[in-house]
Amino acid sequence: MDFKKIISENLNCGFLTQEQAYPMLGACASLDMGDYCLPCFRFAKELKKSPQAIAEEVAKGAAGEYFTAESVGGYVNFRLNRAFMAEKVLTEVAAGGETFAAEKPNGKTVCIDYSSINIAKPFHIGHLLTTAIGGSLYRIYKRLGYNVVGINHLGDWGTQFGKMIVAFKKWGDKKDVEKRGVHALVELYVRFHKEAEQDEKLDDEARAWFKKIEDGDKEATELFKYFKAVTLQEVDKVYKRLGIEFDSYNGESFYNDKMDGVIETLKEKNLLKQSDGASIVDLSDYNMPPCLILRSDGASLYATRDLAAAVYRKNTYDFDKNLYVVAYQQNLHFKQVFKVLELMGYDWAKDCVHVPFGMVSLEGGGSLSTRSGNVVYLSDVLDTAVEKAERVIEEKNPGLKEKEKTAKQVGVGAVLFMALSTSKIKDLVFSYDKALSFEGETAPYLQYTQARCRSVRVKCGEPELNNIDFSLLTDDAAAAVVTLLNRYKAVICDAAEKYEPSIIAKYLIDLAQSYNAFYVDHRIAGEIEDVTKARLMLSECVRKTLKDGLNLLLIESPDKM
RNA sequence: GCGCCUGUAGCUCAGCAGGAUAGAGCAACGCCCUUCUAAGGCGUGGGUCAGGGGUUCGAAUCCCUUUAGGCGCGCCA
Repeated sequence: MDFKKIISENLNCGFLTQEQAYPMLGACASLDMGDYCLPCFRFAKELKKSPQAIAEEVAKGAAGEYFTAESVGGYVNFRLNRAFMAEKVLTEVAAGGETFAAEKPNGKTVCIDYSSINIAKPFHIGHLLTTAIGGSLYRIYKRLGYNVVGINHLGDWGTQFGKMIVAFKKWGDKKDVEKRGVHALVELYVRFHKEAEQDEKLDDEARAWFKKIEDGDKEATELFKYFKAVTLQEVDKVYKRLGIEFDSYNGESFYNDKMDGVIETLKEKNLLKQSDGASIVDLSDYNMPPCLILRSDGASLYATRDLAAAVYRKNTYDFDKNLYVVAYQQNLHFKQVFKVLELMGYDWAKDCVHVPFGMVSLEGGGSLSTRSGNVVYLSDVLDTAVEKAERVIEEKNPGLKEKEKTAKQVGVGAVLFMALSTSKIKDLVFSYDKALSFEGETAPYLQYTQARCRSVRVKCGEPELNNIDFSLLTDDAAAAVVTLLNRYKAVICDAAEKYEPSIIAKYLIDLAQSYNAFYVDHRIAGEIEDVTKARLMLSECVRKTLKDGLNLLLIESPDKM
């Protein structure tokens, strides 16, 4: 409900139109000053009056059925009728949720490139951020009515697959790979590098096998596909646990035959230049280093592939927005690629957005590296979190039904929330302590609050929530909750605009805190019927919002825990 | 060297399209369960918003500068 609109329409102020006043209205610093405020300082010069005098004038003129105005030290503070506010907001929330998308049926398409794991390597915590942020944005945009295309741009090309084939043929055991999946593959890969240090011929063999993959040799292609299938099978398990989905797994290998078109266009537009034997696009006019398109041996590069992929996505999905959820190390790369697309004459280059996020490192320091063994596997983290959840349930609620399911929801939720609750640009030092924390600003806290709301309602016999007396929800604690509930929609839009799921996470914490404060000193069950119903109404709206918001963060909400 | 990002309480972070006394969580200490889930709530302590200039009625927020850290800068992705 847009209360600012109601206020700005009823200002009756000579020097301020509705349109001017509307954006100037802000939330009061604290609810005991009022709900919205209008600072009058900037009019002082023009009107040659003190801000205080102006504020008084505005306050006097403002007249609305549902609010009062008061001038305080240069501000006009507007106080809405709380029963009115509660009625509008709660009715909207109770009815809403699902009508969300219907209100904004934009039919626009957004492509999101995220997770983008490497074949033959296990899913480790280095992949957690892109996967969680991308997966969350996927849900957020869906919620806002977009068509969303989730793309897992697989790292399934490169000389390492030649190495894999050599290693597999020399030392591999199919049964072992069947059994241990990617981990067996990684061991082979690590062994290859160790042995290659002694024996240079191995690298030659690897190159030869990669050439065979490129040439479509049957044995090579089959092995390559096998490695891919083994990896995907295992990674899919992690995606399922996290509630992540994709609409396309077109990775690097998919674009092998789609780069010639890009090179043609670059030539046509006269953008390609030779430099030290390589083909580049000179970007010095834009204060950037050149973008490498072809190596001196004629092979394509990372940028070439990304150009081809962008063109393919535009042609295939006709996106309105094309997102790349990739760590900030690649800031320059994407800047270059988008600039080249623009130079190629694609006006949709402006719709391509790099969504960067911070680096993940381990407490002991050192960069994450599969080859050196300095890794923490995500499946281990999830397992540990679920185990801890099981222990906590056993301790706090041993009679709980569906213990196993609940433990999964709580444990996985905690890990996801850890990844999604701080601004994505900040670096993250992974620690089990943080990932396994269930108290304070965590997913279990939000889930607990949601379950609490649910539980109270069940306790009260789940009465129909109609004919609510909203004047029973006008104390400070209730009003604080109502005010927050009213912000939910704006929060989601803000999160989408800034590609920042943490905005939702932060909001849900505020909402839960505010509700819990209300809950502890407002009894719900066993009061007179009208009071119970009114408080249940508030409770139910909080529950619904928490559940919805958690869902946007990929987190499930158990009814009991 | 050049470019981008970050610096707010002991720790992890909100707040940054300027607005009223800078907020949470964790950690510490002290309270609150014979009454709706204590994975909770209440309270106490803790800050020169990295330093310095500037713009403004007003700056954690905008501009300049210094500083500390991270990342990137041609044939890897």
